Amino acid sequence: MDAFFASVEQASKPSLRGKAVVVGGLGPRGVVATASYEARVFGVHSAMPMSQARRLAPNAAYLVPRFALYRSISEQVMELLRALSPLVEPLSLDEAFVDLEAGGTAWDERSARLAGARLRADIREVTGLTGSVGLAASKMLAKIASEQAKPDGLVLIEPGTERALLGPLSVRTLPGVGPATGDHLRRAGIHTVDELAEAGEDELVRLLGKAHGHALFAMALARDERPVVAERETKSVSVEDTYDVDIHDRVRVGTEVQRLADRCVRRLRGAGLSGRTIVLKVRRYDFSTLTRSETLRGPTDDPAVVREAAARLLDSVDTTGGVRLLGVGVSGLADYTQEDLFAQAAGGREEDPVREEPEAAPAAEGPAPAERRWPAGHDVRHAVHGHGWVQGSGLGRVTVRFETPDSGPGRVKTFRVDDPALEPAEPLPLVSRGPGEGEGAKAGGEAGPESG
DNA sequence: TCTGGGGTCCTTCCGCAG
DNA sequence: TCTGCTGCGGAAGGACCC
Repeated sequence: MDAFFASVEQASKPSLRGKAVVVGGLGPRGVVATASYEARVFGVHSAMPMSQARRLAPNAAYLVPRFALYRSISEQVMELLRALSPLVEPLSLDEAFVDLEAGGTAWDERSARLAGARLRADIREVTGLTGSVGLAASKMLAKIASEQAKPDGLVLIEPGTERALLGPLSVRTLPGVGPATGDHLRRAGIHTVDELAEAGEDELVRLLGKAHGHALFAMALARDERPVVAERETKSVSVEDTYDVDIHDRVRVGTEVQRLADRCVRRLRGAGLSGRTIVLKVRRYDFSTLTRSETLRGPTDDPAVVREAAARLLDSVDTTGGVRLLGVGVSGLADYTQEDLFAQAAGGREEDPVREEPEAAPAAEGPAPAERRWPAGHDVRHAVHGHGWVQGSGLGRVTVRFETPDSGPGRVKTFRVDDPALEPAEPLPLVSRGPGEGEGAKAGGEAGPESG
């Protein structure tokens, strides 16, 4: 999908279409998640500190991400992909590999192009958004092709032309070559994919280590045999928070770690998982990051156990000077717990009391109802003016633009933050369904897993 | 100018066991 | 009994991806 988060916001907010839109964290330490193509003209790009983006594009619209909405649209797109082939490997909310061959699409240029074009049209019809398609004989090349296709395009790399196409490109084009590896290679005089291939496998292994060296050499020769894998097991679950200002108070650090441990366990349980290794992550005032981990005798999803382990790990960390980020994670995942095993040995058990209540998070006393929050970009409904979205808030006021995905650009009005006529609302669908067009009951019902 | 959040994979080091 | 080798799990850190 092209500039996915920003495109969704533009589709749902007519007044932002054709305008610079930046989606990301709006706090003092936020970074850009996605910038619309109009914002990229000013030099704004993903992962850039928000403060820098604001300097470059002071007149852009700045919005906080609405992941629930993006997820629902992502699911619509993934559904279209699964109609093409049973082998779909999602990479993120807005990207996936599809094995067309496994879906019965003949591997000739015409059939592939046709499938790609039809998919793009379907995505546009169902979501109202544009997506780009890269067609090639391997995942690496398909990915590169789709990058070249953006925005709103389709690129096919013909078999036999791969090396000629890759040769002159920067090594940074290859997946797995980031800033550090790019620098490393540049210092060795390697700038292009051709130079990478010329360097030879041994030299690359010497420079970058075994795994990376072998992998990169293969990619430089356009060799990539990795299959499309539909089901990927989760290997870890973690939560982390960056604080607007560094925390110096050791007691507060402790309570934050407990809160994170609880949140992590809730996620873990939500996924029906448990884990053996508890990881504490601390980013200090100077951005140095350290992790401490502890492996238990067996997997757990008990909040008390995770809290205690996290607290023990924190004991071994010096936080003088302040911390800017704290995180708690669990890895070594299993879909049973140590307690389950004990219970089995004891011949079954009654309801697990810890499992019943998903831990009401004692420390997490949400914002007092009096001070309601109006995050920029979120939908609202006004008793008189109808549906709109928060354009900004502060000083006891909230500014709302009243428009919907299929209205024209709307009017702006300002209210008191505690105006009883104003309340948060669910996002509206980007594409309104015509009358008679139901939810579209699909034949076949279940999506059958198994048969790996 | 000051760097998010949620992941994956790799490397290195260390201690332990055979 | 001592030493070396090897493999493995755990811990820590780093690079990368979206």
